[in-house]
Amino acid sequence: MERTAKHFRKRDAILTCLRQTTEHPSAEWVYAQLKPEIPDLSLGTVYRNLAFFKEQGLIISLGTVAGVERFDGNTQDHVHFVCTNCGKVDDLECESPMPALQEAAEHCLSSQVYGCQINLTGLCRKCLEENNKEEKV
Amino acid sequence: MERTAKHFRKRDAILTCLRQTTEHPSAEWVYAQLKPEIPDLSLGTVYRNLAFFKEQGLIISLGTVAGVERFDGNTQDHVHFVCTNCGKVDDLECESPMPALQEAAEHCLSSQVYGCQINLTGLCRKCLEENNKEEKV
DNA sequence: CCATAAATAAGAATGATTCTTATTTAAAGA
DNA sequence: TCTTTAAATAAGAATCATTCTTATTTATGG
Repeated sequence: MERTAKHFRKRDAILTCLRQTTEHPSAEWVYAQLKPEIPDLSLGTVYRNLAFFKEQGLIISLGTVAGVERFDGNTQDHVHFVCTNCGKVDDLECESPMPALQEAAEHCLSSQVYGCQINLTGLCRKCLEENNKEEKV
Repeated sequence: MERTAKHFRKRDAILTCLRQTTEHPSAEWVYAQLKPEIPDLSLGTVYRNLAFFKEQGLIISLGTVAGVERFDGNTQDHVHFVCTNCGKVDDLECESPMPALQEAAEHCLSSQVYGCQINLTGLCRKCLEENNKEEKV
């Protein structure tokens, strides 16, 4: 069965959506984003395809933020900053410590490492600024 | 109101349980562990106190493994290895890259970093060995 | 003894995610 | 072109970790 535009339109739209955004979105976010252009899209399809992509290594999961799983279309090793106040996720521009950690884990624990999640948590610039505003009032 | 043995017996038991184990347990695990010695303990109390301890910085969360939040009584910066097959979590004996990452985040994003989760994922030694056994059969 | 506030038990409610069933779609062969 | 087959899907039910609500217990201080 070959890949055709129509058969995989939804699947492709979901992957494209993830690859085009820097939002590190949740399933709901992807659904809300695509629903206007694909009115017969169902949330279950988004969940199913995200799980499929994750299994295929086409996307990665950042883990859950405030109880909701967040995804990233950028599968390159990189570090995330998660604002615990507003839920915003930013990529951090710095070298990933993953290779050294992987070697340590495989050496010390005799395990096999497939992936690495590095999430710094704290307050983003915007939330810090809004905190300061409130304090001044 | 002063802290007395009886009033905080459950709260103390939950914290002690977390500090004594290397299991990186879930709320359910803590509940199952304590229930025999504290028969009138309720699961809600475990959840409530874990949230309280987390807020107080007395414990940390590793994030969710297979949909379940896992906790650690060791609040020192350290790296975790999570087996995606059996759910086991191990501490990694290596220097944490957290300080450098924190500096990068605060410098590049003008954010304020409070915490850091570093989870390597893969297969633990035991699961690797069991995989090999099956392949040989 | 009484008033107050925190901690709790029990179970209901929530909500993200997964599962089930029937339907649609496309591909391949006759 | 018709038929068969397998994947993808929609819709909504089901699951299950977690949170919330209410009434009760507990300890403290007056």
